[in-house]
Amino acid sequence: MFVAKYHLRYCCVMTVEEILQAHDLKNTGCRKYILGELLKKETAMSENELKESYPDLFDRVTLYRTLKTLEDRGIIHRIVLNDNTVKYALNKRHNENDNLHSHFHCEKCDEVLCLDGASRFDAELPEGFLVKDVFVVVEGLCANCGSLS
Amino acid sequence: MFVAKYHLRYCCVMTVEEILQAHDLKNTGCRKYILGELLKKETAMSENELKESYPDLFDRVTLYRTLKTLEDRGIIHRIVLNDNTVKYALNKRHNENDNLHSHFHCEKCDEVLCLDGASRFDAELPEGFLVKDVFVVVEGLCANCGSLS
DNA sequence: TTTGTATTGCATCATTGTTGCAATTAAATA
DNA sequence: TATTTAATTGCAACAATGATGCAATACAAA
Repeated sequence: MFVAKYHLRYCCVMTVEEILQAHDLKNTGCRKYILGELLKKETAMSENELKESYPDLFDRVTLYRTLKTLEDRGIIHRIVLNDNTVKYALNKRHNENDNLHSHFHCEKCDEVLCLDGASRFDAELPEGFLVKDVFVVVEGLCANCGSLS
Repeated sequence: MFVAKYHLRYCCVMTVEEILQAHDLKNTGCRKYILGELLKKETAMSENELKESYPDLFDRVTLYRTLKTLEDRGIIHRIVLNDNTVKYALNKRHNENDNLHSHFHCEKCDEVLCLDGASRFDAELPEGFLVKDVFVVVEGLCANCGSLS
């Protein structure tokens, strides 16, 4: 089943505290909260989605800076969608050497799934062009939303 | 050569005025300016790049609304890069039925090229998922910037 | 318990997306 | 060519987001 295929290793083997410790990060409230939410939801979340449950738990800037720290340390990654919004998701451990970052975005429920490892991209680039990273956003309907329409 | 491969059909056969007329749009200053710049540069441009030559020629809102109109009419398209910035490029005429929108972004000179028609994406999506569009941004160095380093 | 450093909240500013409204302009008609 | 009407534009204004400085606070090591 799909969830099993893409679920996060963190989810199975590490607690929030262990993740932070493994990356030499202090055990602070905002970090614990963000990682806890991401582990719980198992899909990518926007800053607003992170605020939903407890709107005033943390300052906007703290959330912003904490997300940046977690990204810099390689714990989460930013996903920029085609409508210009941004979501964050926990990094998976496989595919560390893969430069293809591929996500599915449901245009109806707005959910985002990581497709890394299940996708492939090829391009005929002009002579001398050097590829560093490839970012893909697949837009469409997820199984749930597609069957409802 | 690369440019020949991807150059725009508009560029060869139509003037700015003809493009507007073909889409039932009035011949206004801002529209003529934007299309003129895009035809001249032959690559994608951001709102700021469009303002560079004549910073106060048009109001920010006019530029914004005009870009939207041109996009709605299918004359140009938005390209959302991974750093959250947006560029606009003239639509090509081939690939009308293709849902793969693929661009190269040079991280050094910031130039963006359309790769449509020269790229391919495949993903193993879970059962029941419906793909509508695929947006790809390839990040790297263009031939010019790569050879300079 | 104390202490030094990292984190947080608050103030603040820049940029970008967006809308309403009144003035202006394009282009169709008389 | 002058008139008319609808579309376009500029301005004011607001929201959302990205970003930084600084002082207060919290973490975790000693």
